[in-house]
Amino acid sequence: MEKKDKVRLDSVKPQNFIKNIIEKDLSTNKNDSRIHTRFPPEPNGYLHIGHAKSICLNFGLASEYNGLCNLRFDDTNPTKEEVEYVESIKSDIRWLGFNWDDRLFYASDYFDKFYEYAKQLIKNEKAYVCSLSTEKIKEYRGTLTQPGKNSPYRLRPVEENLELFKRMRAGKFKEGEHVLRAKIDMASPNLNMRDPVIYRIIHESHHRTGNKWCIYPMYDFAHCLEDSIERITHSICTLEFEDHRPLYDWFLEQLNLFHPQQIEFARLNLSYTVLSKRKLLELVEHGYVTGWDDPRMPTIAGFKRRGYTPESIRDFSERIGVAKRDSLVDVALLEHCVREDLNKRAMRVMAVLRPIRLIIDNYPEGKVEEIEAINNPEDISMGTRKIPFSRILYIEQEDFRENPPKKYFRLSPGREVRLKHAYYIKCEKVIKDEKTGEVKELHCTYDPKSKGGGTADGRKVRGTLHWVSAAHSVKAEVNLYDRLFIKENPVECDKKNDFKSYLNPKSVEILKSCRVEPCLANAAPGSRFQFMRHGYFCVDSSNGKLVFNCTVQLRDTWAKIEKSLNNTTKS
RNA sequence: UGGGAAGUCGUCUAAUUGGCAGGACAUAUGACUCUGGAUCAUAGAAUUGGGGUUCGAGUCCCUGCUUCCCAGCCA
Repeated sequence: MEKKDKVRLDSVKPQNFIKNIIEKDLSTNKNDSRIHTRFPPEPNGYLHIGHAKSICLNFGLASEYNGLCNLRFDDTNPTKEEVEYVESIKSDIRWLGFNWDDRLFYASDYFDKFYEYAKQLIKNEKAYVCSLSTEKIKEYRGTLTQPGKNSPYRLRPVEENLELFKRMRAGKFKEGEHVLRAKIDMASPNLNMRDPVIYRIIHESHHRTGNKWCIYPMYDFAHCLEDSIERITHSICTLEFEDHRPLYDWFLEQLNLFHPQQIEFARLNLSYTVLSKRKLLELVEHGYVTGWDDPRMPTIAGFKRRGYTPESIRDFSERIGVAKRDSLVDVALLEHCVREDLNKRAMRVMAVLRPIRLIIDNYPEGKVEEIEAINNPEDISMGTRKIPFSRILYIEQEDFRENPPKKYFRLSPGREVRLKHAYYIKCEKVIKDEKTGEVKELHCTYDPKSKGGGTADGRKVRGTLHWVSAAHSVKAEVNLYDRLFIKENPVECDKKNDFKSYLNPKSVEILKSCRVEPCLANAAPGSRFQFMRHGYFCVDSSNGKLVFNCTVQLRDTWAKIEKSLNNTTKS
């Protein structure tokens, strides 16, 4: 019976098609039951949450099946790649919590080998130097429905190809004069098989090999070789490479090399977000955001600065699963993951974002009490702290309504509420600006017998407000963020409207006159807190000023109630 | 219109490979609460259409429909 239950539990464990492949391979002892994956970014931009999915998948699979995962920079195109990106990618992967030990590789490490393999293809009459122009190559390739035609250079003798290829490498030609092509089938219905270019001339310095090379291998030729050289068993990539798999397999067969299995999965799409390096670069370059690490960016660096934890991103990657169908994941799931994580770990503090003065008329002037507050009700081991309480306080503007709507149980004239951890107060008088009518100040009385937040007579109050003592609180700046795009799928109507036309004009709100508890005065950059009744906030690293970035707001039930209230009164 | 791939609750994803369509998020309702947070409980909600095989089909077969990818000397 016990065994039966266990079997059922195992079968309930979420699976995905890649794990199924791996487990089948393990059961047949393929590759001596070795599991070896790799994460192969091109260092031409910053990593985003889509890469995080791939990183978690590849490193996760390796650790789950006692295998290894390599970090490999696919640096075959010096025109787009930079050391800055290499460094940021390494740091982002480490931040996510993964470790490649000594298995850091570069495609450029293998340039000599690639060159030898290319010569071998030439010798086997499986590759030739083509001297057609870019335009002509395109023309000869044919179209989706029409087959291509053979290049006039296709029958060049081996010796001539070898000589030309050698001179290409020696820098004897200008860019575009010649390319090396695989000799496959110009009539293939798969365009990738119509004699693809495998080497091109680029006279540009490479961030690692300098000026040693002026010919560079194309992705299709290089990638399968990189995988093979590193004895990768499962080469996991995204769906758009499905059409490239026959080519991947072709090179390895022609060269009779160790043959990893390429497996494709659907890349991540997130609602209200764009996840393409090109588009993200556009946002950065045109100043729509402040940089790659702008807290609104879906980059790892952006999430980090926004206050997301690596744990929450890994949890998210696990929960979205892996499949082959195109999907658009609800960003609410990501927000759920970070709330769930931070709920357990973040210290609770009080911060008043939009302050209004509140004076307790019957509280002695000059008196200051130290009020004890629990740091995290979800984790008692986080202890308690003392908060100063005095006659003049700040509370949140939205916590007072002169004419409260139904179901509003915060402060209003004549009503009693609780100040968190402190006393019951009752609103006695509202001071307004004579000209504008704006509420300037609230005068209240407190019940000295309610200290700690309860009374002996057992009377209940519905509202509990957060507060700070005016004289003791610390000034801070707070950045509130909303989604960067107003459209669920900003790339959907790309043809008609540029994705940038869906940018949310109110994606950031900067609040400059916030007041926070004194214990936050020296909060370390990167540290995370829950501002009670608001959300989770992270200290931004900035010069001297105390700045908090909002990671995610708390779920706001009252906002929902109020919204539905408004809707019903309108209709 | 050639080739490749994919269609399961609103969203993402499972289904021991032909045997009770499950989970999470989201939504709604209620309980509880010194955070309108958290927590707990409950509810609604799906196999792309049409045939077929079968005792039995999300799964196999036929046929339609829809979506995505491919014509870089990018990856």
